[in-house]
Amino acid sequence: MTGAQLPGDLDGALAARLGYLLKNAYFRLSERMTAALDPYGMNPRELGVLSAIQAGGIEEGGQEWSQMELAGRLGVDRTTMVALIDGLERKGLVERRRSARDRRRNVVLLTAEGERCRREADVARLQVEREFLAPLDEETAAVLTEALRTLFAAHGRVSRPHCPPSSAT
Amino acid sequence: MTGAQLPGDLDGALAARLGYLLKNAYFRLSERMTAALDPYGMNPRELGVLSAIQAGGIEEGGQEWSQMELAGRLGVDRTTMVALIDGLERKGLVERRRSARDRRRNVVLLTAEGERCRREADVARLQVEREFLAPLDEETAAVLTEALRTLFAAHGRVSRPHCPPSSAT
DNA sequence: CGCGGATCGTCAGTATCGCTGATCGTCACC
DNA sequence: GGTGACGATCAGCGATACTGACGATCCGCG
Repeated sequence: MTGAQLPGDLDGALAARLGYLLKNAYFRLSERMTAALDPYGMNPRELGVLSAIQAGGIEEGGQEWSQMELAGRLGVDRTTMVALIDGLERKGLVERRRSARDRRRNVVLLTAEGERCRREADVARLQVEREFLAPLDEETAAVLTEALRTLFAAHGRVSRPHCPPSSAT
Repeated sequence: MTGAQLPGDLDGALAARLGYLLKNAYFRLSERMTAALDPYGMNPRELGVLSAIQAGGIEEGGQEWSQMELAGRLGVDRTTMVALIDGLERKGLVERRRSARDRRRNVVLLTAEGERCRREADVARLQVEREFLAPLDEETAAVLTEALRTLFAAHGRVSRPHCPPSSAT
């Protein structure tokens, strides 16, 4: 979070811009999420890491993920993931373990404490999401998230399909 | 734009997270917008400034805005606005003018070139927004933007109404 | 008229963040 | 057994936005 850079006075014309609407929604939610996760000693991104690890752990019975795979899943740089795991490890929430089959890889595991924290924090996350969407009626909220999912599926991958208009200056 | 930090492989569990969905939507749109605006020699934020100036210029017949007011409207810091205007002025799109009534204030005006550029770039912006929403049917797209507007109205202003759960560690 | 507090624009310094490039150990292939 | 590719790590860089200070100006008060 960069902080208070969104005083939110952009009424009128600006509110018509999809970019501003998305940016605001994203930043506002991030603010709240960060605040709500603070008591658990983590931030949204860290919770994301924990969830990704756990998702691997249950999925197809025990898949383990390396730092790089986690980085890929979460969309962060591999070098950023190093620091991220460092922090989580320092807090005792995860554990690095050299993969037996490929000793270059660091398999990242949830500790018992990490799994407990993850579960509790995830409740808080859901709560924040619910509160955030509270101004919308249920139907609308459902359409919103479904629409975002559709957009994600459509634009999710990095792509450079665009040749912007010609008239360069 | 921070760049390629969103490889977009977060299928499954992660796609259920509102934060990731919003972040992705925002970043993807930003990418495209940035690319589309590049030929006009500006970025989304700069177009925002031009639009805000113009919105002031037409609204109630000729309201003029200072750097600070623009900063407030766009949700950027006043010091950031300085550099932003610097850039636009260098490109000849805007003009700083000392306010006659309050010589501390810099009134920012669109040049003829600036207004021309703004209009053209705005067409590109609309085009990008349309393309971005293309995966949704019209009805859904309308609900999405309306929902975002509602959320903006509800959460838009900086507020600290939350006392996150108690169980701090 | 002159003073003091407040506001606006500006700038320099700082903190944060993510990426680039290089290094070290390891694997895989010939 | 040697060579090229890959995973994790680290140092350094560039971008970005904020903090704090400063000069100019306005406003209210005596």
